Amino acid sequence: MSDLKRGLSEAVEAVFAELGLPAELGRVTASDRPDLADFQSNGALAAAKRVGKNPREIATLVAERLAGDARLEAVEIAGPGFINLKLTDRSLSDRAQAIADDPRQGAEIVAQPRRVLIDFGGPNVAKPMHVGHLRASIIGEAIKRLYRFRGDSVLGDAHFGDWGYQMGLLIGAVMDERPEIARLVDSLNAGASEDTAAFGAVALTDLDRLYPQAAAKGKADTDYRDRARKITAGLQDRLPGYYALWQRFRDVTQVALERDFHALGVDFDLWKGESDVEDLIDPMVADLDAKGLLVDDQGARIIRVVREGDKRELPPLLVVSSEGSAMYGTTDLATILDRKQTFDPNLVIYCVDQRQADHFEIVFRAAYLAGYAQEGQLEHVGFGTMNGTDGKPFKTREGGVLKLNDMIEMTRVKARERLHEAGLGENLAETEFEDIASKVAVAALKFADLQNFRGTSYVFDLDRFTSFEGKTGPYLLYQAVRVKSLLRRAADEAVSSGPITVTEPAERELVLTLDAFETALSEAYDKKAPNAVAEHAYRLSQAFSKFYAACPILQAEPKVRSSRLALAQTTLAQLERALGVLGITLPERM
RNA sequence: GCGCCCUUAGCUCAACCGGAUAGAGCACUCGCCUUCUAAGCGAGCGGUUGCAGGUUCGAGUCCUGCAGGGCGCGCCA
Repeated sequence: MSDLKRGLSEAVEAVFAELGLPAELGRVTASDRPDLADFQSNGALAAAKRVGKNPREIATLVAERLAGDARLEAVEIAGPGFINLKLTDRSLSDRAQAIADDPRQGAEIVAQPRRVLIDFGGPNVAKPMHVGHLRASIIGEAIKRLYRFRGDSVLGDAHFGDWGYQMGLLIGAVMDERPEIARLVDSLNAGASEDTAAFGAVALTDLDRLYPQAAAKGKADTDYRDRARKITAGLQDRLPGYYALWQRFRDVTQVALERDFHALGVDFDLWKGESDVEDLIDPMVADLDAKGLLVDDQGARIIRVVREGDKRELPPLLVVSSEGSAMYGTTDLATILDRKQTFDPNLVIYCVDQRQADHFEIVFRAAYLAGYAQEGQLEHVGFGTMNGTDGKPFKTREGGVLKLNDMIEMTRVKARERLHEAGLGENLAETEFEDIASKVAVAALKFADLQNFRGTSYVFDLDRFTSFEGKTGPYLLYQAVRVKSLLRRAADEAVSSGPITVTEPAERELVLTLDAFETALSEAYDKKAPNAVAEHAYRLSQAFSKFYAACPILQAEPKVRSSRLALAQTTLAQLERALGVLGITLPERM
């Protein structure tokens, strides 16, 4: 059973077609005036324009033909020609029952499932994640879950930054600091077979500490830089010592990063790194050359990507630098090729900072020219920055970059405070309380991010995000947990749910909100905009809260009680599902 | 210099291929707990959607110009 909006759209569209008007104009939307109607169609206005008739006249003809529809209690014309539709309690009850019985809570599956790969997160070897990774992770995870829920085959790929010059820098730095490791590396490089267990002593904290130093030194000191480049070349040639040490870097970083991501409710199907496409680069360059796409320019080899009608000249893709090395765009192009060969995605979504927009445009155009993807199969889904209260990208009080871990811990501390303030969870075991605090913290961070359209930047305000009042993650958890508590009580009292019968205004509103789930999901899906789902979750909570305040459940007479209990169960199921799509999980109690 | 994005209530943000009276939250005022979690609900206050034009029966939404802010612009990623 489709949602009410679509069902009504089909009916009104059919009437438009009967009248010889473009059917698609009959589209029905939720009413802008809930005091007047449940749904509306503005099609008569648009149709009038096209056929040069009076819109009210058309609306009247449409209304007459709709009058027989059993779902409708009233069809009214308002203003210049709006068609207002009001549903019978009966049809709302039926729809509520259908949602209640639906394991997908009223959500549909896309007509044509696709293979979709989502590239997000963007972690790098040796670098702990900082706040800049927060949005990529939160938004990417939500889009991944959304697409998967809608029925696509989805892979999330962390696209690990694990290759290149910075690896050479890091290997050199570690060898300088640890003579025993330097000796082992040299020995392995010379062909000896030795136990590499000693590499286990290298921890992420070492890498994090050494990398900035090495990077700075490489900039200032030519000899140091040359050495790092040499090591990089050696790594690319798979010298055993460098390679084994590099593998340690990669492993130790990935374990730590996966733990951090997991704490945020973010997980990847693939940890494909830049290193994985290394071997594809030479043949790819040859292929690009054979296709006549490569142009020599200032000692480098480039692909020009300008198009007719461009408003400005886009820089070319730099494939091979004048020093003969591959650039990051080259790696991105090879990654597109690799994905085509392994997963053959219909769509690749790059969930990366908006500032990379030009870069992706250039790479995508090159990929289309090379035939590594079809026009439109590659999409950059950019997002704005998370700013401090000064309106600039978020920094610590000292002006440094805040590590993601520290931000999560800060939020968790705040969540504990808030729980204590409210006197919540005091009689719970320590472990459960901690679990709740973590869930509250993650919900606070994620909902604060996802309630905004991804493209706009927003201000980080921990006090606001962790508040239990208002449009926040913690509020939503509270609402959901309140329903769980109600359902537990019902179970204790052996009260069971039954057929849904809608009568009260608050019940009507709740059902109309439940029905809007599909609209929110499809909008979020089409626009890659999880905020539509966040908005729905919040509206659903509000609608339930009104219902909860206006309609006693357990004290009602048996038939009403079982109906309202079913509504509560259905609301919880859909709310949990919506939050699940956003990557927010619920505690049992708080 | 060129290009992209942004500017909506005191603050933080929404707004369904252009539609009725531009919505939420916070803050502020008032009312509601002997009854299912009041972390809640109801009511109120708050707007020339940056400015000026244009298209349209109708513009926050589309077009042009201007102002202010952010970002990007080949050998880092």
